[in-house]
Amino acid sequence: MTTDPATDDQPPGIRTRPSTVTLRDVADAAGVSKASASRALDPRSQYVSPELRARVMETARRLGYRPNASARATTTGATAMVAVLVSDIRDPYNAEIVHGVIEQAGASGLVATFAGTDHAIDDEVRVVRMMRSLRPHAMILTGARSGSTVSRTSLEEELARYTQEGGRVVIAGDDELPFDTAVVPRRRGASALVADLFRLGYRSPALIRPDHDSAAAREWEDGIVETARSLGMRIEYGAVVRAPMSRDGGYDAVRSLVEQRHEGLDVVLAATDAMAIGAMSAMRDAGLSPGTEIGVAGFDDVVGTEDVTPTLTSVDLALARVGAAAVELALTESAADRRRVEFEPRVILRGTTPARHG
Amino acid sequence: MTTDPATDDQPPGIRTRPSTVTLRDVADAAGVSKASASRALDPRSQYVSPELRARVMETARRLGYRPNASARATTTGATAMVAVLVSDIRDPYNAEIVHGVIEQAGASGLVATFAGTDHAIDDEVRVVRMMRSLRPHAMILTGARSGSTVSRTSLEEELARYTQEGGRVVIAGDDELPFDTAVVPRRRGASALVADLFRLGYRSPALIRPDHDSAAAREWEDGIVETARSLGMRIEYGAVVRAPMSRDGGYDAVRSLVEQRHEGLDVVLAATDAMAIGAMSAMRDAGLSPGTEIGVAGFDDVVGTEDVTPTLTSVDLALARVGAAAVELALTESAADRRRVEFEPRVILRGTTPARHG
DNA sequence: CTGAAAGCGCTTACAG
DNA sequence: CTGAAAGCGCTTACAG
Repeated sequence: MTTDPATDDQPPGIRTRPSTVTLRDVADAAGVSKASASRALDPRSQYVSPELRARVMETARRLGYRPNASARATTTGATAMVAVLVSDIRDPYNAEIVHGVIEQAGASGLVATFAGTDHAIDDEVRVVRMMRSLRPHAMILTGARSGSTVSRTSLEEELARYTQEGGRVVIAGDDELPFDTAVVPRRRGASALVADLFRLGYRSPALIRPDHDSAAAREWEDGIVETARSLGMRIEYGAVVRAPMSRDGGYDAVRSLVEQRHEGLDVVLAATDAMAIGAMSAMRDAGLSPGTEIGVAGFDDVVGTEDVTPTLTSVDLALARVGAAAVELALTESAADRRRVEFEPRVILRGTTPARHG
Repeated sequence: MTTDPATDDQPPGIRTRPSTVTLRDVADAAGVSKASASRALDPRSQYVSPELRARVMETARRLGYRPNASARATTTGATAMVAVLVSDIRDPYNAEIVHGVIEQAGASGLVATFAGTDHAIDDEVRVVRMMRSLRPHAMILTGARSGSTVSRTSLEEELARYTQEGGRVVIAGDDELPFDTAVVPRRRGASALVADLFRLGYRSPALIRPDHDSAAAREWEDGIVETARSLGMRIEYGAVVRAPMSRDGGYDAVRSLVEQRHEGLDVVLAATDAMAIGAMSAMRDAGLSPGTEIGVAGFDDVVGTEDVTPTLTSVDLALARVGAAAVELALTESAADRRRVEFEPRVILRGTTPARHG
């Protein structure tokens, strides 16, 4: 049992990944120093002879060299990465924002990293902690969050730690946390919707709002109610129903509205498209024909608004642009003041809200 | 203009991020060596006195220390990261798979990184190149891809480079590329659907399939056709319509079927739920009542199958589990042979396919 | 059980 | 314009 002396020569050291080509390899193959190779491969580097640069680039290409992002990050201290916290990617609302983030990140040469967060703040704290290890250039927080005040405090602490390290925090969504934010124009969208409906002749809305108390729900409701009031529209007592934020929630909400037998109610506004679609089903089941007998409008315009009959009026919140804007906020220098970007929402009037007589 | 001698002492070196706490800081604050601090923080490390470990952990907590993942990756050569390539996250089909990936990655202590790929192989090649820099533990490819043979070859080359570096490639979706794959059970699902419909009394199906030639579309069609034939069902000439993979595609397909006036057609099968929902609309517009007069079934069960009237029969492909399984394949040792995981799809019979007389 | 030292793959002043 | 050297923040044999 003797050891083969030939293998004894190999330095022990850490085992690296099998046959990864490194800068060293490229430099050797091109017959230059590592320093020169590094400069030749950096497009921003000035002092490289064209000849040397060409040779190194060609060698790198031939060997299939890809710089090690981790090594680069540990020397420069910077990562070309944004970390995105999403509650549930299956929610088309989130998916739309995330799509904007991915596109814009790609266009800006950044990698987007994701982690799920279960909607709960405690979970977000955990994820922020984990993500901090990656030293991302920025963290983008998406979606609604719910949790106790103490949870909220520890989230803010954890984010503060991150910003002290030089990280940037950007919110894509509701205007809840004290950071630069790309705002989803909910309030403005709700307001514009009501104004348009008024113009079409609607006068007495009922509201179906989510039964949890999120900033998003509040903004939607506020936008509706304020504009309705200012236009002299009547919101009857009991015409604001709380329900789970789902198709079935919308369905049940309309059933309870029907039982109450409101006088003169002419349009039902739901906080999401899914709820509105459920509401339409309930109307049909109650013998009411959505659109002709009573107006219906959803919100967000991400679910199948075109797939129901009649097609559903909704509000396009430009969510992909919100996601893209969040990335841009992360990339541009942060001002002393908190920044806020908001796009114009677009009301899309469809079959469920025909013009009203009179 | 004299330089302040006091500042002259500072080592020039690279500027690191403002006030990040490093292992060095923790070690100093705890009065131990970096080596000991490192070991104390590594739960798998054996030879640490409980006393020292406790002290270091407490210090780390107090300072808000988070290990630098890049530095760790450059020393160990391994990253706790999976890179996911998705074509379009807004597609609920993809979102469902990605959801499974994120969940399972989180549970396994991995970070999931995403990049979008525009469906085109050329773009995938670009993204794989970019992602290689991150040295992720694995790359997970999702969704359909289209492109020339030469594009496909360069994709395979780029992936080969990656595997030579020790990376793992896993496919979540269609059985197209020669790597470990978590299969979306399309063919099996299509087959089970037809069998169930046969049992309900349906005998003469029409097919609406996507007008592009993807592996997914092919598998669906093959599953349908084979099973139908083997059961003695009749698929009429011209009863297979190609259409864009969208609601409107489904709508138009049914119009053309109606024009052809097929005899005895008793059920329309669409390759996606969205197409099926469009098909239902077209039936109504043609004076046919979906469900009662003619059966309809979608596929995937991710869009609003419950939101139409009658509710839409579809097939649940367990997509989140497919995503999770892809992560698991990435984590377990790869066998010599290519591995393949496939779950049982679930046919969900709803209102659009009532039992047929006789 | 603990510490000093070497090394991971890069980048960037600093001298030529 | 180019190369030798130092340094980024870690981890892990190697000696005590």
